Amino acid sequence: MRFHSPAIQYFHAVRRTGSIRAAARLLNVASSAVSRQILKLEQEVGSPLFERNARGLTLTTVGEMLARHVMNVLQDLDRFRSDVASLSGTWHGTVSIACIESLTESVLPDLIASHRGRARRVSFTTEVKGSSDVLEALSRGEADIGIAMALRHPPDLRQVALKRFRLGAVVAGDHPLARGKTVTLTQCLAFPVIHALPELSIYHLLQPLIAQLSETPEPAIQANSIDLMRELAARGVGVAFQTQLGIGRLSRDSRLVFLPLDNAGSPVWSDLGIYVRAERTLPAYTESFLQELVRELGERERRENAAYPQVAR
Amino acid sequence: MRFHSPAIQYFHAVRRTGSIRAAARLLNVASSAVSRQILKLEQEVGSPLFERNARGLTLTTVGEMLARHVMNVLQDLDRFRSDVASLSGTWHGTVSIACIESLTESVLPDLIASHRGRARRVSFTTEVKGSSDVLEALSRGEADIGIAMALRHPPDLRQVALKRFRLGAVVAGDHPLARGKTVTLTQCLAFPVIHALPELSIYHLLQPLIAQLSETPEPAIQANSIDLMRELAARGVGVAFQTQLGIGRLSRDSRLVFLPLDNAGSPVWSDLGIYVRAERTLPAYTESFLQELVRELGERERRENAAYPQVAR
DNA sequence: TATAGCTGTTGCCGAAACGGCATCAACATG
DNA sequence: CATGTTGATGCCGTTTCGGCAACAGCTATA
Repeated sequence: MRFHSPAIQYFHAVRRTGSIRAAARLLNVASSAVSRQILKLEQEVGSPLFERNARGLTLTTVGEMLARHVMNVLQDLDRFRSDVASLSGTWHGTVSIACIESLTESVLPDLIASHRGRARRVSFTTEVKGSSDVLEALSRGEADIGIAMALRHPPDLRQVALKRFRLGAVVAGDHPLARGKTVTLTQCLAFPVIHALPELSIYHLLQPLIAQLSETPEPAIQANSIDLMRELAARGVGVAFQTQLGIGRLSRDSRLVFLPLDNAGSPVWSDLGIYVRAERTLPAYTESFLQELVRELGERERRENAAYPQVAR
Repeated sequence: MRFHSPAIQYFHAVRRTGSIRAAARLLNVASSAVSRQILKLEQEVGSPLFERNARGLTLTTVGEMLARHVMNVLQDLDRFRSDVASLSGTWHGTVSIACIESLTESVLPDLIASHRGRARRVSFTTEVKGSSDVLEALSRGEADIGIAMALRHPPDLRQVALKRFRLGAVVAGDHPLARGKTVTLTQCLAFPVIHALPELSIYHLLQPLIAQLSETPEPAIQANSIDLMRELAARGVGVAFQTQLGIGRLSRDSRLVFLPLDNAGSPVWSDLGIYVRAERTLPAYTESFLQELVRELGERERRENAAYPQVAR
């Protein structure tokens, strides 16, 4: 089912690989064929699409415009294919997800497992990145669904849902703080703290609050892995900060305790956004999974708010 | 700039004309070429796209799916072209509008004239239809912007804006009713009435109300042209019904008087919707005109509500 | 500084795709 | 039944495409 000019797919491959020869290898054709199609495209558009650097090709402004068009075409072709397939009863394809680390502990594995149980023919590709990288991957068409901290998102993305979860302190079960129900930042800073590095968005949530306190904190550990921070907290090394999303299983063992953070009487929220490319209609199987994802995150948000009642948003 | 497989454009032409030979004439190619491209497409999709009737071709279900994809591709190609053009300072293209008759008296001509004054290179195509035909033309990709009574719209359309205007009676300046400020349906039915035929949406707005009154109305005139109805009212033939949008110039001559309709103490609203295809990004020049259109209709809605104050929606 | 390895481009040539012409059978209309 | 129109097909010249090999330009390494 390849009724689009080869030039389209060649251009797409060159854009992704940044090189004509690499694209040719990817497409199993001669590099000369790819080169010629690109030259022909540039001639028809009337403007160069790539800047030829000595070490590969970079998109020009016009090239980026064409890339956007080509992405729209290829993604919509994908949707068309899935529509035709689902008409004849077949229901298969690959859902590609880019998300931040908080989801990997329980939300995503639970969802994917349950979805695969019902729709065996749907495959998944997931890539864990930082929040801004998630949005970028989405923009570049390298993922279908993105889950990231709800920062300002570029206009070519659409925020499908926005769920907020309470940021809290995570400590071992025998930690002194574990006796309380909630905890303030000042209380935490009395103990060794496991800080997030700036590449994690938790850093940007907490740093302004810590700066306000202007206390000299205890010598602390810094890390860029939520997983690592959690495991450190479980070993009693110190107090880590994150949402409850990431500590589902461990807290069930009561090795870890989650204590909602209290900042001058009000909770500290961590906003999670679900994103898709705006100029796009998702294939049916992707849309279906997206609905489940939104529902599940909404459910967790609801459950958590019930567990730690507080003034609502 | 034709970097899409000829099959795409041939298919599009065949879908629009409903005939291979007609499409061939339209494209200035031999009919055999068109026929073969369609056959090739069907072979690659793995399913027939058209039903061959003796007198032309009709889309199958799969064919309609492909039509949707092809429309997305071609419309997005248009947008890409306009993006490239606007990059080099050129700003031209054609805005295609489908709308109901109410707009033709002043809203649309005013807007188009003023827009053309500023952007000389933008052309316009406008087609006046019934409300449901407007939506259908939009769905089929025969227009970029649709203005129609806000009925339930198909999911492939997006309602950009919803403006409501008061339905009123339109009578000549020397009509007995013209002395009042507003008017009830019962008052109107005491005089000869110019009724809208069912093909006009005014019919569907008024019919339920008239049915409630269950009075035997005066022998009336029926028409399917808002223009004609207005001119009849201006000649004192009877009472016509429409929104104030359509009587701008004539009422300035005080040949016509607009009297907001009062139904059991509350106004009768006529909802006007502005629509575009959902799966689509508009070219810059079309988007620009769309913004002006929404702004202008919002302005008229505001002015009118100020002129005839009433409980807001 | 010479060499090896990479890049994109180009000339040449066979293969595949495309389009035009004439023709066919099927069907509708008069 | 005759006529006109429909889409499909065989034949053939033209165009396009892709593979091979060679080229110039550049970088990194020895």
